[in-house]
Amino acid sequence: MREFFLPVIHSALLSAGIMTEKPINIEQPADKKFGDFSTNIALLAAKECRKNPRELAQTVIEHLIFPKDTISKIEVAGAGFINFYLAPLFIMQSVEQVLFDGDEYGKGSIGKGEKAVVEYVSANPTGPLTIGRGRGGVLGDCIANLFDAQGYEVTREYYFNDAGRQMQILGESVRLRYMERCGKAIEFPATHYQGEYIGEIAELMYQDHGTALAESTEVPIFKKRAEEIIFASIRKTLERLSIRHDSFFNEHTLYMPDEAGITANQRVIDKLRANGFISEYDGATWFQTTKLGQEKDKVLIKSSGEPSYRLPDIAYHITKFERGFSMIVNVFGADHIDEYPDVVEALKILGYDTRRIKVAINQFVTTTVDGQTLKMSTRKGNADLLDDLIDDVGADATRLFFIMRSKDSHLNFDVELAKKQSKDNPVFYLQYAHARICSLLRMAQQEIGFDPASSPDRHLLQLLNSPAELQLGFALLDYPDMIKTSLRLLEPQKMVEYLHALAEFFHRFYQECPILKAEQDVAKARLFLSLATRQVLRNGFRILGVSAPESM
RNA sequence: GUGCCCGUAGCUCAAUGGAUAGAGCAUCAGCCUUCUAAGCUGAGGGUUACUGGUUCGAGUCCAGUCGGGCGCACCA
Repeated sequence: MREFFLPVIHSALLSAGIMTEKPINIEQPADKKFGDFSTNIALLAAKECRKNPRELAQTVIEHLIFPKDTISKIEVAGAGFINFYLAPLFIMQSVEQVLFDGDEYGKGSIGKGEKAVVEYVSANPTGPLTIGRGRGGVLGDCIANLFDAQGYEVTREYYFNDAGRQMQILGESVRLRYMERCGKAIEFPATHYQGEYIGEIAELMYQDHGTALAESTEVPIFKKRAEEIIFASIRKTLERLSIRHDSFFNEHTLYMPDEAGITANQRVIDKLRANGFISEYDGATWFQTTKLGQEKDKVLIKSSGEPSYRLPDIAYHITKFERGFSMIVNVFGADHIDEYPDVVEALKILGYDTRRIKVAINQFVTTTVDGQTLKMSTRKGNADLLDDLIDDVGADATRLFFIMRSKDSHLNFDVELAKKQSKDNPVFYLQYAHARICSLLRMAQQEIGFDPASSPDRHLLQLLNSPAELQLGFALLDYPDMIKTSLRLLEPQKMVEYLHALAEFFHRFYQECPILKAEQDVAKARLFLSLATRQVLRNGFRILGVSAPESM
């Protein structure tokens, strides 16, 4: 709706001879008594125009020219707000629009012709996914959906490394458990992976090889098998949440020489050196971030000759630019907060447009059962495994709970609440609204022969003018803006809140307005409104990756 | 010590710099011979951690203080 008001206000300012640099804000007042939309332009411009805001607002109003039958009232209020009230029929035409666009309703074209890469999860295959990873996974998936809804060509990418030290330790951990299984006495270091899954992998290898590998000190065969099994389990877990990546980028490729015999990592060093940001001391190669005002330089190549994680990270991001992505989105947890600024600095030095990079960082998750906070620990127990959580509360609740709070806030995952089949549980509240509409429509087809494939005309839409109906219709009108806002903030939580409000408005409408028992035309009009609500709920659920049950 | 996030009703959380700070849960009071009561309506509940500042206007921005979380490796 911003696009609707902006040009009209802009030309009103021009024709009224009001010159201002201030932006034209279109907002929705929290309270409907201040209109459906309002602008504060008179308040903002008052000073530079040396005029009283209310007078200025009055002048603006006199020059506003809206299309016929769209606005029912315009007024100056408060200190100088201009409030707009939409005409009921204009609001209700959203019903027509929703039904016409169907699954496409709400989609936009901000990203038309642009390629976006959204990187998320990106856990190395050292163990099963934890609940904390799950939050980032769902957040990333929803963000990818939002980009997709705005016309971006989206690649969902998973970045991983099967070469580094952690993977070496993984292989060694499995080897030790295997030896143990073969009856040998072992000493299992505390630095190694303690989880039960290590023993399970060792058991599988014992079943395949018997004791044939018992004398071997070779780690790679154990590492490789562990990686295969763990990666398969990670993908299976993600699949349960409908998270599917298009691309798995192995960090290892950055260590491989190209035709000219140079690795991507080496190219980064060369270019940074040419720009004067590389120095060598203490046997290592450093990125001179002290030149950028940081306290310490950062190691790019360790004295062992191996790159530290930062170097391939920079090289990896260069591939994102080189692969033609104009929008580069990274989703990760708060524990990686210090990871990206160095990468961005390096890319800036190398001449890349880092404004194209967006980072979404999610805060941590704690789970509570019966009000007791479970301490998350990878070392002990399975209490923090994502799979166990999905077993417990289901995929829909898992997804919705992960994104129903702002990503900047710590998430308190109440397992008991997520399992509840009542209105306390936001998942059921939302899905119940959808199921209720489905049930209503089934009944309508039987009882009054309503055809959901038909479309409403102006006459029918005019019958929808009670407060509950207008509130619901207005929410439908608002959906496209909701997608834009969620995307701009990289915050699917906005969509959850919106859908919760939409469901609430529907329940209220359902309560206050008899449908099948109403006079025939009114009944039809209300059914179309219900049908459109169902469509928007579905479209929103699709963005969030939550299912839309036909009955409950 | 330092970087980032958070501090809002008893609890879990909202609020693009706007108007009287809102929902849900919990508590209390109502609404089903009627389309799914897994629902709806109403009531009570607040010095937005604290102190200053910027602004016509601050929960929101800035500075500082106090609390909580996460980082601060030649791990990723």
